[in-house]
Amino acid sequence: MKIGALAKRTGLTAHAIRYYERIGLLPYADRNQSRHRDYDASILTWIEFLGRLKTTGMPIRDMLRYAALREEGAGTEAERRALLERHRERVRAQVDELNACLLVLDTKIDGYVETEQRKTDDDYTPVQVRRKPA
Amino acid sequence: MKIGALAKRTGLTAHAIRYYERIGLLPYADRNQSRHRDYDASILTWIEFLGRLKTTGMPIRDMLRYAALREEGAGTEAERRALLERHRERVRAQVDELNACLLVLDTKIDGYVETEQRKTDDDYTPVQVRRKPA
DNA sequence: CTACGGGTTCGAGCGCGCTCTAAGTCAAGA
DNA sequence: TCTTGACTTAGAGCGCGCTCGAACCCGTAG
Repeated sequence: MKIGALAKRTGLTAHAIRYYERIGLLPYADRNQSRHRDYDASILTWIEFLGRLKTTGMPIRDMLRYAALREEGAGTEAERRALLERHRERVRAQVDELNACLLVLDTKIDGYVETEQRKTDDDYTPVQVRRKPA
Repeated sequence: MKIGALAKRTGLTAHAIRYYERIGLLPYADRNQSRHRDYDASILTWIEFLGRLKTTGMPIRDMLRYAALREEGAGTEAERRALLERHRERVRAQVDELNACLLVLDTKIDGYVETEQRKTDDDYTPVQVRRKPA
């Protein structure tokens, strides 16, 4: 699989894929006779996982640490696990924070809904004075 | 309240507060005789709300749009509401995506836990062969 | 009087994560 | 044979959201 095909399958640009290889996030890819990168399908799993880390806000420097441990292979599992567990905690906190923000947004939006209802009342039922004034 | 005090209360730097005013995210603040900004406590509510928008990933240019509508005052409520509703949808989607990522993280971490357990078994019970081999 | 700890403006600089350009190589199809 | 289009490398550039430095202005305490 060449870089263009991989780009299509992952949603990354070919430029981004080369950049990731350059900084060490992706392993150095095999080249064919024309010096073009030739990827094995197994890279897809790794790129997908990197995407998860990115989605959850992990900075590239931390992904690099994880990638380096992965390259090192056996013996680094405990550290990889610890890294992911710390990250998981941050993501959980992030989700909690977002949910709190959603409540605030709901309240704010409800406020505007009420404003519009008052306006609608003014426009369409201006003669109708307060209910039960007596 | 001067800028330093406001900075302390909001967690922003004084530099950031000035920057926000410059770009129009904060209204132009009153100055005292020494040309120093003098804030009313009411600004805190607005800054806090901006913080929510930021936390939820709204880009500054969208906050600027919202801030501009707010400055315009009455008559812009429907658009402000629509803006926040669109944003709320994006945030909900974001939360869903993060939760999906959390599941993947859990799986990955479980994998490492099992790896470590196998290793522990090797280290401490190497003589003990499979249970019930007979 | 002077030193200090605020504040002011203006504009440059920075860290992140790509993104794009330039100049060249290569393989396949018309 | 020539063109097309996808690839190569090296390195410059960019958009975002601040962050910081320079040079200067105040007011108050010692």
